[in-house]
Amino acid sequence: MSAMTATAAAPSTPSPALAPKGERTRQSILDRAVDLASLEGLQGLTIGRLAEELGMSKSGLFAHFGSKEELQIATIEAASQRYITEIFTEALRQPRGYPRLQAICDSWLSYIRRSVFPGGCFFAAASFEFDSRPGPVRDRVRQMMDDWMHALERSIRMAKDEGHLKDDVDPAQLAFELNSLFFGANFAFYLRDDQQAIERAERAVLTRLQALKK
Amino acid sequence: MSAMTATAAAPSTPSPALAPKGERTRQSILDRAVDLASLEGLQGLTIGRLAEELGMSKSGLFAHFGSKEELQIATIEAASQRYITEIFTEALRQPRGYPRLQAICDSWLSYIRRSVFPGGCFFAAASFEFDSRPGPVRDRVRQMMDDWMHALERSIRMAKDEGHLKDDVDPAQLAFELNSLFFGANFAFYLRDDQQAIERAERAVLTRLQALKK
DNA sequence: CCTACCGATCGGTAGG
DNA sequence: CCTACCGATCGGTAGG
Repeated sequence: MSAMTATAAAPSTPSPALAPKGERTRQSILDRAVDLASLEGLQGLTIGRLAEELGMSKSGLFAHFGSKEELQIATIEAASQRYITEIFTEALRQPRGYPRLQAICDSWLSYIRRSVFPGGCFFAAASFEFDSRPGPVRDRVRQMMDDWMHALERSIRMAKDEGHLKDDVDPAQLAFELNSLFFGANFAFYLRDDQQAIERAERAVLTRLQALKK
Repeated sequence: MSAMTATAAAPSTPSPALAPKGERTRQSILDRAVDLASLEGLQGLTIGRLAEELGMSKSGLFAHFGSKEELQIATIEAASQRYITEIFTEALRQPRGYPRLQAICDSWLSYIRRSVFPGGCFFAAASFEFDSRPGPVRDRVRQMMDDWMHALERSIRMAKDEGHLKDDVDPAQLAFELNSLFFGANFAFYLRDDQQAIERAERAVLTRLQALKK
């Protein structure tokens, strides 16, 4: 069962002061690791640099993970939590069907505009960084993106079930198109500094959804 | 004047045997560098690894460029030539307007299906890798992607001028949408191993273009 | 284009 | 969680 099928994202990112201190340290390392990786890449993330930024020794930090690969995977896990919280928490308050689907799209573009990850969407970057690097890190990124696409497809299917979208809408096809527009917005916003990136994506999403409305 | 405004791409990639041998060596280094960078990233490209693959010394290879940054920029230049050749050479044989725009879209998706760069589109990967890493490498990637988007917009404008697309089509908006679908196809094809990625993108492109046809 | 280097940093370990 | 290391590799240089 994937994280994204949970009813809501447990916001475990800001560890409560009650948590064991080892757990709190680990979470503060991962929060920083996520931001750093979004800026420099998941491979560009180095233990030395991360330790320096946190004011601790390399080996002290290293002891929490055991290998760079484990650190990368734990970083992906922490980024997933932030992603799910940002994209779904608000949207799940909307009624299922068209309103919720629309809310997911709005959340996604807002998540880019607000730079939830300082270097742009962690998973868009990780997807393009690891798509041709076989191994456990790629597998984890792929699993996460499969979960995300399935969650998006599910929200489209619900909109069909509620009678909000036409019966001949192909959920996988529409999910592909919406996700493409999201990644395209990330590209235009972060690389091209296109101030109209978000509105262009909004317009394209709206045009597409309106055309499929029942 | 950007490379992409040239009437056709001079295929200087396979250096003729006539070229000075220094030039030939340089080109063979860059051909390999482009492939390696598409697999491991432009930052993951290392002089030692590249030299080893080519059976030459690090310093011998290094002498051609002077710094890693210069190697990265020369690699981007070499990748641009391959990109322009693949996307535009065939398409420029089509009559301007709708047929040529359609041909550019077909070329792009064929370029993904055929893995022209072994690790997927060099520029999609470089865009997400460098969007938050200021410096000359990012500047060169951005310039190349600005050129590409402008070339795509120009082909849309031509289709309007020929009376093939509706007068109210916004070239920058449509270019944004098409490019998003191309990058989305790259994502689905290389990370998700989605065998339907190309046809989904084809379908989305066709649906969008048909809706804007005059 | 080579050999022979340089200091810095990488991931990782020993031992506490 | 630390100090003190390890071998390997990084980008880069000297000198030919």
